[in-house]
Amino acid sequence: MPALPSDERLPLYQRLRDALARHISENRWKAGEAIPTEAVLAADYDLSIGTVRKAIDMLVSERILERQQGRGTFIRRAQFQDSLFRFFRFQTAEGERRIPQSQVLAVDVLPAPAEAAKALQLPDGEPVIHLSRLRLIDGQPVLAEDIWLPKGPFEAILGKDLNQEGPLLYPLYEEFCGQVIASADETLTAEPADERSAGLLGIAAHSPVVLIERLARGYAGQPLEWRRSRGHAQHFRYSVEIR
Amino acid sequence: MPALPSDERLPLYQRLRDALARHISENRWKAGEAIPTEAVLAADYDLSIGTVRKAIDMLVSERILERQQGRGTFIRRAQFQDSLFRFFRFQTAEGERRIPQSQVLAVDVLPAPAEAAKALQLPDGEPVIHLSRLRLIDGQPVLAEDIWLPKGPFEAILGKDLNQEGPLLYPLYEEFCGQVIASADETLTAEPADERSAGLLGIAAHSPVVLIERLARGYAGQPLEWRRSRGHAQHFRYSVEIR
DNA sequence: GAGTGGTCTAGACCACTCA
DNA sequence: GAGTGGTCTAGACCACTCA
Repeated sequence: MPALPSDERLPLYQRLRDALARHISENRWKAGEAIPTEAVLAADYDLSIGTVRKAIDMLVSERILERQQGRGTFIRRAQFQDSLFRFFRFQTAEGERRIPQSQVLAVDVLPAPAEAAKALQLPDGEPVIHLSRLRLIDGQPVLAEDIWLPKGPFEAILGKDLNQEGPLLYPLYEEFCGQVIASADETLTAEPADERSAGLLGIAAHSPVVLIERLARGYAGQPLEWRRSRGHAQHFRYSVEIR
Repeated sequence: MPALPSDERLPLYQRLRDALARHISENRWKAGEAIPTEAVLAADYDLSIGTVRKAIDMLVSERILERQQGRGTFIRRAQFQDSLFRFFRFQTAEGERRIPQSQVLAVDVLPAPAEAAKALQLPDGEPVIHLSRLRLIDGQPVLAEDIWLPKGPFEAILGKDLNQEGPLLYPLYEEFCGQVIASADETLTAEPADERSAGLLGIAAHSPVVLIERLARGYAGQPLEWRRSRGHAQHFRYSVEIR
């Protein structure tokens, strides 16, 4: 019978949740697999079923686990279909939400610029990975992106040819680096296009662009990616639901 | 002992949640007041405490109720402090989130224009209340707003002098009309300013503005307000958290 | 029919609030 | 100290899945 680690003053369901979350993040069970049944967990940890259910409820509401009545409780696969649009709010002028193609222009390692260091909560000048990337719809550029990642956790993507992969980075972060994006803060502003962005987007310099700054975080709230996307204001459309 | 109405095939906690939600929406208990204790509800409805807690859990996660250990469970006050920024994502250029002043320019009743009718799910030409409103910071116009409301539920605001009230409409909807805004969908686009907006905002015609279209809904998801806000792109800043 | 999660009970005891 | 919500137990029975 494994003992629950972690602070004894916390409720048992919280401690069980933490223990299960750690097992999952250490890949004790793989995505798509079932975890042990509620009855087995209750017996193993010497808890009542109700307490086990409460711990699992938490992980389900965090979208880490998924229940299927009669079958079991499963590690949630970072589902392409599901997560696809969760972080994608930029639409075509017609309101369509097609995933734009991705073209990675450059990958380099450099000392973190001040703004990136601040966003990622790194010491100034700490090495970061910088991606320059273009998003296209029907071959037309719609977004020019600069992406900064802390080098340590994301080192594994340096060896990959990102243009051989799908158009979304977050599944790659998970597959290659074991880093899961759980939430993000975005701020939108408008500015005149600088020459580099104008060139990439194929628009006149100084014409208005929308700038989307995104800080993406992991399950523990730690900053994992800082991103700046610029798109032509004319073709800009962004949707959000406020609850 | 009141019987639970609603479909017998639903779980008891779901039916109790629905019954409590109905009481709240019918103002059986007022905002800020405590509902009966869990033990009393369990006795009244002849349920176990666990089932009552599960129903209350649902309403808490819907932000309709609020628990305070040792004190009771309270109807969530549409808290000025809390809700103030919940629907307010437009910031000053400096990222400040001051509530802009409100200046209502016109209130009229007219047949719903096609777009407003569609958004509010009303038959074409149904009478609606239209507000034209300017938002200012330090006396400078920052947003020009057009607001459409279904006439029936909002008739009570027609008699009020809205410029004698606070700068936020949602508390007034609640106070005067008993209509509570629970969620909203927003879509942002950019466009050149038409002459009316340019005049209101004090900017050159055809200079770029950001257009925010908002559909606000009640607890049951029914559309309650459709709003179009235009602001100068240069001073535009919008923040959102994605979960 | 064996095994899974889903609902529900009838409590006990604890932490916190407030007069 | 009385009253509140918070945690936890040890089940029973149900609905669903799957061989």
